[in-house]
Amino acid sequence: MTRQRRILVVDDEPQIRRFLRTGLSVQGFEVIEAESGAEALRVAPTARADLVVLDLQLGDMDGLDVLKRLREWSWLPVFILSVRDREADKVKALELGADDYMTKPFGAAEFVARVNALIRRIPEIAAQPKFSVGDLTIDMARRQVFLGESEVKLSPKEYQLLQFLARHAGKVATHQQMLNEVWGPGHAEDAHYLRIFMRKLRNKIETDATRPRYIITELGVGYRLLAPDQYDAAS
Amino acid sequence: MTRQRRILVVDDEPQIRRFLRTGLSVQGFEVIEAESGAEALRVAPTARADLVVLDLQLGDMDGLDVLKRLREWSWLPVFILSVRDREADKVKALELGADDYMTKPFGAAEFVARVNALIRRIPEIAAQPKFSVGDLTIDMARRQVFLGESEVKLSPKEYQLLQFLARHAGKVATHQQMLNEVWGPGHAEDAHYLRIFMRKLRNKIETDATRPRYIITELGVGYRLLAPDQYDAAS
DNA sequence: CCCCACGTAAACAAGCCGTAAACACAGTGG
DNA sequence: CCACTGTGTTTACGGCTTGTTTACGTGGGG
Repeated sequence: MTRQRRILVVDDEPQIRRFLRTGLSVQGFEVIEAESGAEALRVAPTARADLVVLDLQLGDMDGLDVLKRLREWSWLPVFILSVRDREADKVKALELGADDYMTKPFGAAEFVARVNALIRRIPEIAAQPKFSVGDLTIDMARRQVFLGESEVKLSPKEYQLLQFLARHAGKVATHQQMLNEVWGPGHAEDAHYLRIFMRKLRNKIETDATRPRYIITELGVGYRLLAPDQYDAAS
Repeated sequence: MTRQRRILVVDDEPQIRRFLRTGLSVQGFEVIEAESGAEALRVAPTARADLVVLDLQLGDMDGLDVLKRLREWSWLPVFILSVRDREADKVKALELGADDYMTKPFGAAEFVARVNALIRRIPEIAAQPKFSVGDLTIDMARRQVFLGESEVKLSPKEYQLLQFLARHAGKVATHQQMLNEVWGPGHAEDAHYLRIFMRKLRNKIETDATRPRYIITELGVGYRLLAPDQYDAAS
């Protein structure tokens, strides 16, 4: 096997945490725990877990909100547990970015088998709350952007756009994709916004906005935030 | 936008295939079908599907055997359907390499949501988004083309054309096919465009555009991008 | 010898992109 | 209650890349 896999279990009931922990550690997983949504969101960015097991019923907040917040910066696999068996609940969770959904009560064997099936699909890195190219660093957990040591203040839309680019670093982000993600559906025609906000972004993060080194425009298609290897190759 | 996802549905009951097909095609998936284990194993290698939906109960053989045989050469995601709800059955299927397991009867909405959750994970696994012949490399995930180490800048139409050729490498791409794919329907008469853009492509990727080594013209039919073995044989 | 399909070259037109500036709007603090 | 500040939207324009149009050259087969 590769290195040991780490799993973050989020549940407010101690006996369920215990049940999950024993099942998972027998399989050789390292288990870390959080007993509330707030704690989960606090430890997730630094925990470097490979998978999150999330109970929908938490003491302090709705599990779906935790999932939503997590998905703002991480595509870490998420395994949902719930007592609710309605199909609509499952569909909602899956559409929000969950990878599997089990209804309590369930058997430990199936749970572990499903966790293994998910883990198997994750090559190495999926969490990565930080992204870096050259002098540019994006801390997605803290919603902060740095150029070298100094922070760059971005407006909400500017940040959303840059984050989307970072999540697809190296690949081309289509006009459609960005308009859909940042402005929502129904703005497919407003490709014009992109030009204006790309200009603003470049003015803030590029040293010479007329010769961009980070945000490359792919004419007729979209924009590309260079991945580290591409950035190095362009030097 | 990414390309359309293709799903292979394996089930011996026509009404279930129909049920799945309607649910999936509404979501924009392309569905291909197999009604037996043998047929599934026969078409799978060439079908270039992104996901397999496999019923455990087939006319000719056990679904688990199909899964086992498939896993000998492919790590394509597999979604298991079954009437059996025993935990041991689920665990066995998951351990054999299945990615999800649903018990019949089930709702179409949850099924589609789970399929989407699986598909979503694909680009990270992405079997083989790169194509290479000789010094030419096409990185389809990043939408980049290289000649040796240095990148070749292509315009949208140029890239679309080259990508189409690469997807059919070794085989002949017809005039009609290319005009349909790149220029859309209604340009069947404009075979002239092809000559102009092939020239542009050759100028960018061939060392001597008058003696092409990659893009061969098949007189009266179309063009062909050599597959690696053909390229080696021509040296 | 001529015809057909393909290759080549240049000029043209449209679409796309970058840039700037004015405007509307909300939140803040005096 | 009002100026001030930052943000997002709207409008306008010039320049460059791209795709299209047009024209001519080439080479093999009937």
